[in-house]
Amino acid sequence: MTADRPLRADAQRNRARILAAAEQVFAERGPAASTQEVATRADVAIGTVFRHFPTKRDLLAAIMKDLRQRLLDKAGTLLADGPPGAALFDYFTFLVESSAKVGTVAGLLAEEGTAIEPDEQIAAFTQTFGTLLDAAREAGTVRPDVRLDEVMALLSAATHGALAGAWSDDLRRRTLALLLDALRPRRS
Amino acid sequence: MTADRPLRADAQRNRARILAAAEQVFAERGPAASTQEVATRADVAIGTVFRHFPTKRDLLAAIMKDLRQRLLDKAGTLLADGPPGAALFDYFTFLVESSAKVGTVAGLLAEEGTAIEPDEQIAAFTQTFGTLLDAAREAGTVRPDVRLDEVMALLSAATHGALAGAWSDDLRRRTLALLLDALRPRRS
DNA sequence: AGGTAAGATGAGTGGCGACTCATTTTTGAA
DNA sequence: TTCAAAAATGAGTCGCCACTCATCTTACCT
Repeated sequence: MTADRPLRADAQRNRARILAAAEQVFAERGPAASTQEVATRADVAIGTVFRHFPTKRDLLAAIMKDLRQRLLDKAGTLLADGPPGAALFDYFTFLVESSAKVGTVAGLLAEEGTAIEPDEQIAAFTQTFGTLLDAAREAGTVRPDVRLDEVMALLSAATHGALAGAWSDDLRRRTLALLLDALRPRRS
Repeated sequence: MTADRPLRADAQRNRARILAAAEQVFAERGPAASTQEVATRADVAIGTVFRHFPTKRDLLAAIMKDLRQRLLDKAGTLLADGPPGAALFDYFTFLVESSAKVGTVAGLLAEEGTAIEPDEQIAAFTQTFGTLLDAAREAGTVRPDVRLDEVMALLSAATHGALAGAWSDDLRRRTLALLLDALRPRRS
């Protein structure tokens, strides 16, 4: 389809700067921040932003995609390292901590106000968690009756809560512990 | 201070209509909905809205206050009816279900984008939950080591999650069950 | 080096939304 | 019934923001 020739060097550079700036700005000021501010932060004229991302929505979508990809990649790392029984818990924790730092993450699973079209990446998230859940179930570290949609719902809740509530590190840790305990099998 | 004489009859009527309309509109369209739309829905000119609430922020604040009061009142009812050990769980559930229906509730504890000044009502919420938590602890229906701030954090999470995620009734019920289980003492 | 297409620039446009105010209508008290 | 104060009205102001486009600049190919 689009056999686009590669971008010119300066265009590539600018595209990257815009994405980086946008991620910062939106994380700080929320998705309502103006495109002008992104342009300024990226040290680029506003027209350039619109050349790369014809719509504000497109810009948001691009950031999200980037972010999701990074978070998705982390899953592989965690799965490779620790014992499979713990990976689910570790990844869950990792995602919640990320969302506490990077504001934008909130729109991870259900895309907040500036909704973006259903993405294959969110399917990938669900699938990843499916795998982690199965592994944990097999290792006996989760209750056998916990379902995937419940895990996703809890994740979404924890994520949004951590973001909106601005919990302290300590509170976040304790709350998360409590929450994850809900998934663990009860000691006979 | 403000020894305001009572509002004229038509003014009272309009104030009430505006509040009702605003609650609907903001629940449907989110806090970004225009004041004009509120006015139209209330069948009132836009100037009238601004006479009663000089600022959009004021209007939002008034709605929130109303809503919080209603939710706060419900606590008394629940506490009077059931056994004290269950009241905490019932109220928690009630609040989450409300937020699933009434969009605006999200800003209950931590006020979302359109932040409003620290309110005595949110202190009242915390206090209410403190009471419920103590009662439940005494009745042995919660783990003795669960702290109040953890309960509030979980509530905020569940509330925001239910709102943003648009969970089905079934999913909400199951997720809530899981979450509340986290608070219950483990069977020896 | 020179040419050209891709890209960058930023003043300008249009629309929308919060808020104002001169004017008209309504209320309630005398 | 009368009338002044209170309230309602809604066209208009102002500022902000997404998005455009005529013009200038730059990368890259020969």
